[in-house]
Amino acid sequence: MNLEALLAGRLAAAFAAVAGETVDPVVRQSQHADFQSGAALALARRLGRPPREVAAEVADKSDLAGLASVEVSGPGFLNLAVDDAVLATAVDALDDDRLGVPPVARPERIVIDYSGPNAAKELQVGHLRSTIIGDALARLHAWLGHEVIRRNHLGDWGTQFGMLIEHMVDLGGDAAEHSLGDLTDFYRAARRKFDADDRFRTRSRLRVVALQSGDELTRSLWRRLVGQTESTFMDTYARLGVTLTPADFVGESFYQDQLESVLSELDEKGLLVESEGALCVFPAGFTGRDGEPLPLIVRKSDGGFGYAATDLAALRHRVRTLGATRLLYVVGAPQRTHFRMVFEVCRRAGWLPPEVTAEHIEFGSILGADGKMFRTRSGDNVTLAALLDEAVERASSPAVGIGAIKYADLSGDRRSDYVFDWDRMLASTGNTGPYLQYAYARIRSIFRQADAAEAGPVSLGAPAERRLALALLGFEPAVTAAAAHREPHRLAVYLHELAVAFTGFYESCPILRSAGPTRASRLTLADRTARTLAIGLSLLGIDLPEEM
RNA sequence: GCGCUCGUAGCUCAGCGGAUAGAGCAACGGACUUCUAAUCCGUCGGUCGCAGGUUCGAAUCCUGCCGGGCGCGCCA
Repeated sequence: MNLEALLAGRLAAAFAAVAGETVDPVVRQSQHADFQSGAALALARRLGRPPREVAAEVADKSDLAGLASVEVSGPGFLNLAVDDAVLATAVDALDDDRLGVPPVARPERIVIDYSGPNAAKELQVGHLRSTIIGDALARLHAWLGHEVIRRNHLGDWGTQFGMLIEHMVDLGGDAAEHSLGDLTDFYRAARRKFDADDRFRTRSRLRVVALQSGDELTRSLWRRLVGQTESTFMDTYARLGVTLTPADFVGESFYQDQLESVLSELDEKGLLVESEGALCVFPAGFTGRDGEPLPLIVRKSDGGFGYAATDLAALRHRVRTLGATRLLYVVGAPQRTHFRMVFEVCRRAGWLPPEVTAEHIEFGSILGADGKMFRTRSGDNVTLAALLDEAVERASSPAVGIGAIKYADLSGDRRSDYVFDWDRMLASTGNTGPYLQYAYARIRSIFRQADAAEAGPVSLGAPAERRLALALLGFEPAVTAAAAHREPHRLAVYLHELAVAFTGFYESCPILRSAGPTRASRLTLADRTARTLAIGLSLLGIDLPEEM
């Protein structure tokens, strides 16, 4: 149920009659009424007539019978008050698992690239936002009826693997296996040797060559290393409630045998330019430090392929082979220029046809209390595993602790940086995970004391009941807006508003202590709130405890 | 230097072309023999960085300036 769309549809005819052309009534929520339309103000100028006069004529010609009442207000707004009976019936109808939201008419095949940690390392706080935001977007779009293909673009290839594999060889089979249990230590030990020992460095370089040329022993060690880290990633994803599966792990290594053809196709299109020994594409409109054209380096001067080549291959593969109609890259804002260049090059290469859209879903950084990048006191990166441990400890509940972290991340505009603050995110009041979970837990408590079958038709008496009904009907616009803008916080903020409306209702309208039709109606309102919170938070990837 | 981005209440943030700019925290004052008070109600608090411009109307769009962040060739 989308009241805004319903009202806009009715008003559109009146606007068209007055304007002589199609006018978007821009129906929105308002403090002055249930909804308002400000379209008459803009229209009045075009018609050269007084705004209030235009608004009055639109109101007069509007057929809102059985839906709402309208009046002209202020400089020329149309204030809309939805009939109580309409609200009540609409809330009654929210009893299915989609809350009346139909699947999209034209499903797209959307590849969402998110998380993307480096194999042989642990998941860090630096991966948190991509993982959480990407997963929320995946859930949202899938729920709306799109075909979502998740892609975890692991850093599982590159020169550092020579060093790591050589270190495995040095340790020998069992010791290596054991050592991989702590990847941070394993990586550091390899790094130390690499920095200190010339001979080890030489062996590492040779090992890279062996890996690239497909040496069987080297490959099997590499597979073990990557496999081990993938399983630790899965452990953390499971704790975080992230929907990535091993089948979604398609790392950089997957594209290695496609890089030569990326190069040759670019060459055929005449896009490839040699510069300082490297093979580059110079997309128009990108300049560097001295105003000189900025290159996207496809093949480095040493003959190796860089990350840009892999990104190009991945994009081409996702469109050409996977058949994606939309590509979402959930990657931090600092890589904006890089992605703009990649997209531009792919457009010119014909890999990104006009009907396919590629979007960089950028996000800001997580800051510590000092306003700088979030780190441990000693300046190290914080591992996700440690962060989750602390969350569970502080909240003494996995659902609450981890939900708090995720909600804190998803409740603000993703483009903004935010300060990581345990006290604020775990607060039981305010725009927080625990506040929403608490509202839900209170409803569950009610239904442990009442039979769900007692719920009956909604009738709206008290102002708080009406406010809650209106809030419940705001779900569809919120979900739609969150998906359209790829901004999960639009849904999060809505859910908080719903919880606030519910709490107000809960405080002023006794449910179990009421009787008859009132009790039946209030139980339905509570039930619909619980459903909406449950579905809404599930779309954000946040669990709801039955009790708190 | 060039480019991108952000600057809203003491703090953390919504709002991003419409009516007196909204929440939460903090501060202060109230509400628990009452369905979970992990809550609620009230008060206090803002020249929406500054200056111009466009517009009937600007926190919202444009330009300049100030301040913060990020990016600018072989790392991803």
